[in-house]
Amino acid sequence: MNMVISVKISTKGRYALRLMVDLAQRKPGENVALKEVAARQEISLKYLEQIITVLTKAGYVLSTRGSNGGYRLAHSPEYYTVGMILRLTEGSLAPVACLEGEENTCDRREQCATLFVWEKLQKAIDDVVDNITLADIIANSADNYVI
Amino acid sequence: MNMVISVKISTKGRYALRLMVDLAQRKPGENVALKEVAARQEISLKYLEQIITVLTKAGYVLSTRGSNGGYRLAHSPEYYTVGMILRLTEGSLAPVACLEGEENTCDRREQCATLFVWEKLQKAIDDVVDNITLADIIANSADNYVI
DNA sequence: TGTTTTCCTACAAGTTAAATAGGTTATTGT
DNA sequence: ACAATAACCTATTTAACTTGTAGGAAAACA
Repeated sequence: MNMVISVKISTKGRYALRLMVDLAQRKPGENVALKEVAARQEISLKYLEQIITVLTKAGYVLSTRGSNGGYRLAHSPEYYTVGMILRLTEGSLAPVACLEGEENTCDRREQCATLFVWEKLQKAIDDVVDNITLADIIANSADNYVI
Repeated sequence: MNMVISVKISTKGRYALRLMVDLAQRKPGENVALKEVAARQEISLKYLEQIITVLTKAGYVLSTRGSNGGYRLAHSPEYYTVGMILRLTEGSLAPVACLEGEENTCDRREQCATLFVWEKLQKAIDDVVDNITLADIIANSADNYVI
């Protein structure tokens, strides 16, 4: 049967991660036109533009306009965790709203028997995404290229 | 701004869990009218009816019609894991579609550098939800009742 | 000046979440 | 018998969100 819990990562987050990995695989400081990334990753250019806007505004990538322009990472691949990228593009990674912030704590919090389940879940999720960097992803994918 | 939660458990799954915990806190074999659960948990009765239908059809709860009727657990609280309940009510979606089953493996699978991230995430989530039972939840919430 | 590329804003089809609504059938107490 | 109760069944709704498309403006370079 092999059923799975519905923990959906949207295309926005997934594409953002693939985009960042793509940039990380280039020479440091080299400008990469989004058009190229779109072609390589088979993602719509216009959609990628929207996604990278967020990454640019957060200072994760640097941009250069005009011909020979493009994007490049602001830091080395070791710097970026999956969590940083997903939180930025997906929003909070909390499994339930009441874990998201002070403003979302519900009235039932004290009586809520299930709260500790969500807390455990959140810790497990954070533990994964905060301990994988772009460098890890690249290293791992390199292992898969069997000659 | 109210940004979207990406790794999110829907109300359906959350309510199902609260419903099951509520039933588990009753005397074994005692019929509990859904109306009571709805009042206690402050959830719409009509919405709960839809949710418990799934649990009933799966054989997780037993139902009795008519006055003095209601619902009761088919097994003891130790039997039910959070994973069982969430998978049933949330559906069978993986963090990403390509992990869902044979039929969804995408063309890019071999080149997909990010796949192992989603695999790790899935394992971490499964590890949490498959190792907490209704009995654990009840035991834990009992600890919180400070006199 | 023309080309390239980032940047900005709007819109839209499709899907899903989260209920609401209104009834039917079975069982039990009176 | 009959009213009350509670499960059961099916349809509809509303709003939000996803997943893009679309069209152009501004900047840089050759």
